[in-house]
Amino acid sequence: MNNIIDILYERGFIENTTHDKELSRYLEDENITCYIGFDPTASSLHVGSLVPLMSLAYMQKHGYRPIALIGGGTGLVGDPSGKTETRQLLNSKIIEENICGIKEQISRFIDFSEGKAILLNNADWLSQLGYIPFLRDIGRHFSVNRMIKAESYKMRLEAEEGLNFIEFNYMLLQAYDFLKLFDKYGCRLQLGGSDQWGNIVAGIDLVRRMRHETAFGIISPLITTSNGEKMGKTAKGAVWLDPKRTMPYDYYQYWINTDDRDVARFLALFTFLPMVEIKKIEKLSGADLNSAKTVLAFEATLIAHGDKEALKAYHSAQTDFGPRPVPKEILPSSSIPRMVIVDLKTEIIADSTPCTFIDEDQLKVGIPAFKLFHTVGLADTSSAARRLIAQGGAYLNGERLELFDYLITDSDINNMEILLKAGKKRFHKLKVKNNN
RNA sequence: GGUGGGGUUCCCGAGUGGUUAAAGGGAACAGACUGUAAAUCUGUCGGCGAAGCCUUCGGAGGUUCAAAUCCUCCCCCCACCA
Repeated sequence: MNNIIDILYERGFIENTTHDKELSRYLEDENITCYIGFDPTASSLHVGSLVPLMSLAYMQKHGYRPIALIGGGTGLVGDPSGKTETRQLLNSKIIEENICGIKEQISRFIDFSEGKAILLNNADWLSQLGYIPFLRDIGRHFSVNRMIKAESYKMRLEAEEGLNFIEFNYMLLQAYDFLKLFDKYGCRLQLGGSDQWGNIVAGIDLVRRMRHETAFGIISPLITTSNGEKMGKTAKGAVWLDPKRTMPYDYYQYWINTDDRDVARFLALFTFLPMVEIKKIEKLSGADLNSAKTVLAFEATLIAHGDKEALKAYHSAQTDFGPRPVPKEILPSSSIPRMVIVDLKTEIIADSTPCTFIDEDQLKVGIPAFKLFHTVGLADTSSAARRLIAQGGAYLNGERLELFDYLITDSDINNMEILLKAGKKRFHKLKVKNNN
């Protein structure tokens, strides 16, 4: 089997490492523990955290023991690395809530059963620290001269907003984490995004100074789309891993809208499909890439939300946008269905198109179209709904609406449903509830 | 602590008494073209069931027929000095 380093390089996970040769040698050993930290700055991780999460998953797949470290302590401080603005200071209650959500999501990517991985919270040791002892034991190993030269702080030192003292301390805390994990778990390897370079190196230095031992770091590149945007940014904000925040249907749609130029790269990063197969689709271009996108969307949804949700999202996409069969020879390792499902029953069960239930009585009275588009969430305000309809972007059961106040009634019911569409790709189903 | 410069609609940024729901750009949305891609072109882009009305320019007061624009106090940010 290849060295894990080679695998991570090939898939695009590595931007830089410390001590290349020694690291490579070190990783030939079996019993290696590595860690990544996740700060609970929101109640859910989002697509931006996927790269570290996937790299940790790959480490585990190759027999290493990963530690997922939740930053319950560091989250109270706020990492300024690579940020142009000060983070809002979160209180511990919010942090606690956030931790709950994040733990669950991490376990979708990492298998914590039977001690195969470790989940820790740095609040367990950071919140007990005494200021003076910390300064004396840890703080004295840090040179402010050096710290202010760190790229991660530089941005902030040069930016309008400046850097306040609490944030400046962040690096010491993360370095201390590394030391702690080295002492307790023999963990010598930390992974992270490229913005973490400074923090990781600080930890490595601390281990060397205090324990006279070598520790290593690997950083992943910041993944941007070919459009030059950060990943996971949409009109509605971040694409979350929490299905309550971003429905699996939307998650799937996010991936299927991947830019042509990004498909192969994203398959390598965000799925577990073998590279040999991914290399083959690199040759595809134009519309032929679409089936590869379908697989990408399916696999990404599968990892984050499970096979049931992935299938549902896949089927919904077929019913909403039309069938898009994936040929056998495209990424054969994927478990995506290769046949178009025609079974109506399956379709109904499998549908996860956004939907709302509505009373039949309400429809008997009728609802003006713009109002309905607004309440259903296809337009933010009713003015926006009017605009949408006026511009010809609203569809009722596939037909373009001409009048903003067209009265939608029970005569528009089709198969106990009414299908609304805003623009080319935002669907919403009204399912009719019969009160009798 | 001192001095100077700032806080404008999602973001950047113009605007220093009325013609300003507020230039310009970006983002976003819709249409055309397409492959649920990209690029391009066109249109929209505070809210409200039309005219019209209501809310908005860091916050609170005030002057005025009229304020984002003038005055007072407060909050926050930045730069330089200490």
